[in-house]
Amino acid sequence: MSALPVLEPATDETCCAPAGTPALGAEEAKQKALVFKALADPNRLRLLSIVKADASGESCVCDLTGPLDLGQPTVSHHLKILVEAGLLHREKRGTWAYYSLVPGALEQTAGLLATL
Amino acid sequence: MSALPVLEPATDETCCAPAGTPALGAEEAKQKALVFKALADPNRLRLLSIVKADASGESCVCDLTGPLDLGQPTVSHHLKILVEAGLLHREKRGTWAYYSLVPGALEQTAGLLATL
DNA sequence: CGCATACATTGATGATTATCAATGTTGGGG
DNA sequence: CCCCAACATTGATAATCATCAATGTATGCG
Repeated sequence: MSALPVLEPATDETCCAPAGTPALGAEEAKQKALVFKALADPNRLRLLSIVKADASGESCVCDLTGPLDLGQPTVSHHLKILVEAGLLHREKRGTWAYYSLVPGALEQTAGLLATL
Repeated sequence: MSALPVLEPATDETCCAPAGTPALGAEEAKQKALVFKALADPNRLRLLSIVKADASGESCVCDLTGPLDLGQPTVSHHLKILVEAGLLHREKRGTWAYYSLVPGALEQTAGLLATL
């Protein structure tokens, strides 16, 4: 597994789409599908939701294993997928790992649908 | 497989979200994940793209098996998934089956991300 | 140093899923 | 009525994925 930024950091594809987009190439489709794959699981959607709903804007793993009826390793696995998709950001402080939404990532993902 | 409308027809959940959405329930998450599951495949993204790009607004299966390097049964299978997700509409005229984007479906799906 | 806590990684297993070959179905033409 | 064309469905298979138990790693505390 390469730690590649599936969702482009700042070089937004969004603003420069060649207007008359003919269709979707095989490679682009593969990249875009990776983001939707990350969203294609109920538990991952709930993880995103919980992180987003948190007042502090970030949550540690221990806050996430409770609401979801899942073991800690499974939650870590889902979080990793969301990070690799560019949707979540991980920051380790002390013993805890804090996860937060990548700013604009959800909006950018919504934009992917418009540029199909 | 039940022929259920995953993407709600008109009774939009969107307009009535209780403002301070606490988190995402297990059942809601499951429903929303179904739509993203349909988008989580490169070939299905390309199918949507081709249908969208077509000037007439609709495409028959024979127009879709070429660009994608897939057999006809596989394409039919993917199209069925997209229809069941509420993203595509199927209309049979004569021997041909025409697929078109469900109006507003992509925008509504984008809205799902905002209401996480 | 030694131990406990918080989290990640590994390995294994059962469940989905994507794909194809073969077959079924329906509609139009001769 | 028979055949062909367009598409759908079925059944089988290989690959992917979600989950858990067990283990590894690093950090803070005494």
